Amino acid sequence: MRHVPAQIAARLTAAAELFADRGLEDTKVEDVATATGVPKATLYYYFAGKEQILAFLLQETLQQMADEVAIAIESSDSAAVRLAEVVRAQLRVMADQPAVCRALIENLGRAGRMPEIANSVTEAYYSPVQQLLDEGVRDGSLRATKDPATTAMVLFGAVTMSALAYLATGRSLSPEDLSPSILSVVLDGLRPADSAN
Amino acid sequence: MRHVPAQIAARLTAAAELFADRGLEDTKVEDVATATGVPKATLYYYFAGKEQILAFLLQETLQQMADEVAIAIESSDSAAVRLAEVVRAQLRVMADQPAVCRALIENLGRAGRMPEIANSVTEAYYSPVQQLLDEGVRDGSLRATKDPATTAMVLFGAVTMSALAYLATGRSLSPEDLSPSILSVVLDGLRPADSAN
DNA sequence: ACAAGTTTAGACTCCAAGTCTAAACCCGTC
DNA sequence: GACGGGTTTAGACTTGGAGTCTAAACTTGT
Repeated sequence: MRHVPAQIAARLTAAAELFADRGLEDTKVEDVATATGVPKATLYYYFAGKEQILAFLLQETLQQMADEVAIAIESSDSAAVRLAEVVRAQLRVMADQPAVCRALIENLGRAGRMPEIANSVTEAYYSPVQQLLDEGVRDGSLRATKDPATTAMVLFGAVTMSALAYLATGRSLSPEDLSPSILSVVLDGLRPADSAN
Repeated sequence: MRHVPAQIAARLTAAAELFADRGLEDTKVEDVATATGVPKATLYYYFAGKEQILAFLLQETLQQMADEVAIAIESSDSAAVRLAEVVRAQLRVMADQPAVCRALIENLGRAGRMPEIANSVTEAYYSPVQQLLDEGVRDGSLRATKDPATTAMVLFGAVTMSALAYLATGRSLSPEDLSPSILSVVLDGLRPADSAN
């Protein structure tokens, strides 16, 4: 895949909307051409097909997420605090790129079948969380769990699915409102304070 | 869509594998015909297209899940205990129908675009959880959360994504092993016992 | 001016989806 | 045991979108 000039990359955002709204199969390359203003022949000059266009969009956004998450993870706070920051960073990017993130989460199968993308998803969502869970046990800010891999997936699902509920219904996603709701569940749990049950 | 005789419905299981492994678009109707032994013309006699075949499979499994969840929810235990049972029931069905459930979770976008399926997903996963969260607050076995809708989505994501981690990697999913891992996070939270942080 | 890369319209090929036809089959009923 | 309705199936056919190819116009650096 040839290097995509910024001018074209910018216009492709419109394609993400189509992919998110109708899905990849119900979006014709011709539709992408009209929506983005980039002619079909030009699209094929840069991309092998529409799946590659989606891959490009996903990659861009996942890179952005990996970057923001990396910043969040680097602070000198406790792992628990940094975990909260990571979740906020993830939500921020999802709020910033709603269409791309919807296309990702609503097509996890396709994403998983593209090794580059699968990797980037792991880097952006899973690995940082897994690392922080581990550090949290060591610095005492988080408790150990029996199966840390599952715990990390629980976090992944919690973040992506609660965000998706907003993205898919067209409501705007406020990271500042949503992250406390998610974190209060996964950090404090749902059991009431008086634990007599 | 004509009523699908049991004999045909049974053979369609093989189609779920294809849909889960390659995705819908990379599965030709002819492939489904070969895999299931049901000839293409017969498939078109019963279904309007491959999307309808997937819809049928999803509907079957979601119905099964709704049924099992309904049983779990009806006991006279506390809401917290019944919530745990609901999660186990959901995991049990996912373990029982791995291919169909993978096809569902890996194609949430498509599922959401089919109103019948979107409804059934709500019935099988979301509504029972939402109801139990509510009852839990009233019977005191669960604490109230600021945004119950989000809490329910957190649970949805926690269950589906941790299960998907197994389904997508071909490892068999043991509900009895997985459910405690999930529940320990969402019920007890990740904060350590000594809450000095 | 020229070379090398880019952009684009438009014609073209190919493949899979889905339609249609008609023959064979099955099954309950008169 | 023939009839009529639904079922099953092969195979021919139509259609539409994906992706390829060509060649001309354009852009940019030398």
